[in-house]
Parts: sequence; C-alpha cells; structure tokens
Amino acid sequence: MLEFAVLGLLAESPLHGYELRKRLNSMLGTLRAFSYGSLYPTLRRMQARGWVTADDDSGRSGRSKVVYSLTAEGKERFAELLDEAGPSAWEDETFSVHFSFFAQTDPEARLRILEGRRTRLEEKRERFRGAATRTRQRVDRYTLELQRHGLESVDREVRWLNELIETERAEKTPRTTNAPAPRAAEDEQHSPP
Amino acid sequence: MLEFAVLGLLAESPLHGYELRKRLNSMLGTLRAFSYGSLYPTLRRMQARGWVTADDDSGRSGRSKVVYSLTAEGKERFAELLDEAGPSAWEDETFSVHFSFFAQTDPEARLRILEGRRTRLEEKRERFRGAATRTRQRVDRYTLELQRHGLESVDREVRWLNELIETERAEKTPRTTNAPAPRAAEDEQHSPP
DNA sequence: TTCGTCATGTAATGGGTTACATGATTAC
DNA sequence: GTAATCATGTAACCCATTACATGACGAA
Repeated sequence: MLEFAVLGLLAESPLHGYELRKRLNSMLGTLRAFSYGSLYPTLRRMQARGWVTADDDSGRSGRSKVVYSLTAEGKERFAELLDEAGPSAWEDETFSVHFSFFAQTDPEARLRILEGRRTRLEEKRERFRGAATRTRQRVDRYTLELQRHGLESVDREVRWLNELIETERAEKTPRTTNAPAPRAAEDEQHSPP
Repeated sequence: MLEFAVLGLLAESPLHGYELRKRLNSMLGTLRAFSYGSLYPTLRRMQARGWVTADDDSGRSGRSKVVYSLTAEGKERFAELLDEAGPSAWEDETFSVHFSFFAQTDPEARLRILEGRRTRLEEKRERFRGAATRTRQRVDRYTLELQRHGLESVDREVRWLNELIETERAEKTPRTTNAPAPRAAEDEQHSPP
C-alpha cells in the first residue's frame, strides 16, 4: 500500500522523503497519515529491489537531502500494479490509493475497480443486513444508531460510485457509436435511480 | 481495541469464541471483521491477566466449547476503559467501540467522547483544507474528487455528532433547571445550523 | 454423503506505529 | 536566541491478518 503510493508519487517526479510524506498524507485526504517509521524503511526496501534510486542532493546548501527517483523497473512495477485491479483494489484504503492514480490508469481498469468496489460494498451491506435481522438481538439504541450511520455511509459511497461509473461509461461512448453495448443488462443490477 | 470490545461483550454475558466473533463483527457494523487469529490469542492473554475465565462447556454434547466469562478484575478493567475517554477514544475505530458501549457509559463520559471526536474531526478537516490550499498543486480531477468526497464524509460525521451531542445535552437538562449552564459559549463554536 | 456452518486453534508474516535520536534552516 | 518546521533515520513494539490444521454437527 505504502509502496504502491510511493511508486505513484515518484512516477510524477523525484522527491525526497519529507516531501514524499506530505504529499502522501494530503493525497489520501483525511484517511491516513503515514509516519517516517514506515516510509524510510519502505524506501530502503524499494531501493534494494531496484525500483528507486537514492541520490544525495546536497547541492547548494550543506543540508542533507536524499532524492528518490523511479528506475525503469520501478515504472514497470507501478504500471503492473495500476493494471491489476484485483480484489485487493476494492479494499478501503487500497481503493483510495488506486483512485488517486486514476488519471494514469487505463479506462477499462478504472471501470473494473469502481465496479469491483461497488460490488464489494453491496456484499458487505447485504451480509450485514442479513446478520442484523437473523440474530434479532435486543440491541440498545446506541449500537443501533451506530449501525444505522454505518449503513448510511455505505449507501452514500455506493451512490457516489454509481455516479462515477456513469461518468466513466459516458466518456467511453460519447453518444454516437452503434457498438454492441456489451452486457448492458448489468447496468440495472445496481441501485436503480 | 479487540480487548476492549471483548471485555464489553463479555460484560453482558459469557460467550464462547465463535459467538464472540460474530457479535464483534455485527457490533462494529461494516467497519471491521476480526479474525480468529487475533481473537483467540487475545482471549488467552486476557485469561493470563486474570480478566476472564475459560470454562469448558461440553455439557450435553461432546462438542468442545469454551465459554469465557469476565472476572471481577475484568469488570473493573472494563469500567476503567469506559471512563477513560482520552484521546485514544476519538480515533476512528476506537471511537466506534466506545460508542457501542455508550449504554453502559457514564453520561459525562459520553459527552466528552462525542465532543472529543468532533474536535478531532474538525482539526483534521482544517489541517487538510490548509494543506490543500497552501500547496496549490495541479491535482487531477480524480484526486480532487477523492478529496472532495473525503471532506464531505467528515462534514457528514460532524453533523451527526452535533445531533448526538444535542440529544445528550437535552437529556441531561430535561427543560426545567436554572443551572448555571457552564461554558455555554462553547456551544456556538461548532457548525451552527 | 456432502455441504454449510459451528467450533477451536497455531505459525508465519505483515504492515504499520510510537518514541527516540539528531541536527540544519528559516522566520520572528 | 528561540521556536517552528525541514530533514533523516532507528529500535522496539503492536495488533492484526492469512493460511493452515482439525474436526463435529445438522440439514438436504
């Protein structure tokens, strides 16, 4: 995860650790704050694997600054991860990182990830609703309220994903096209408006 | 965290591991799913510390079932944690667990936790907004959209907390009372309706 | 008889945090 | 001169996951 994010940021431009961390944390908005204790060891590991190079940039000032850049292998690895779009990409935080790099992601992969995420959330919701009704426990109002709020959050994200998916699809087919509209039925499986 | 949750569930009634896990996961709604790999070792640790006892309940059937119950120390420890309401209680997941046990929590502690959580979210939001405006990076629309959605989520939770806090306060002072209304000014610090 | 789910656990590993240690540079 | 923030790192620890191993019970 950290690794993936670092690859993505370095793919844009070389950076040193401190700056990298700031970007990392602003990139993921409110949901994460990596510490140096994980960042620097990660950079080392990546260096050992040949994904990044560490160049000492003590150019003008005597201040030590280590600038990390992606190697060719690093870029390759990043491209690989971008395209994976597998189950790991639907998880909360991994999804966010993937989403951050959507501008660099293949449109097909984007759709796969968005849809995968949506399906995952819907499964989660159903599993939860099921459990809640089966085991009709006498839960107090606080627990109930927490669950209600949780479900509402999930619903909200699903709606958000629906909009994004629509947008993505619209861009893929900019209104002309007599293309065979593959698997069009799937469109109706999810939360009809 | 797991420990705290386990203490709380066992405070209601003795349970065996399997059932405990189910309750745990339904309690936390959509946001967590503990595995046995963490549950059982935790139960062992708690047993070693004298917080729970493990009784073999192979009563009617030969099927092995280990029923865990809270000891007096366990109850004490739980009460302690309930009352802590410190900074750790404002963190995402810890907050959820605390909230789940609000029915058993002192009204004052409830308010402290809700307000602490709100302040924490507001700080997070401000820090983030600040960072976003200071470093005016040319971020692509996806990154922007992710951030927008993130901020909206935070706003939504703050509004939710506001309602909960209002309710808590209203219940504390059921309309009579000429009490000195301590620090009433603070009420206006947060997101006016 | 086979499938789902109940039931208990372990070993290896992962992916991070906290706290610490150090020091240069910039702004007031 | 002093506080904030830039800048790099390490060591100890924590809390959990994944994958594995095992097996009984009930329902179809």
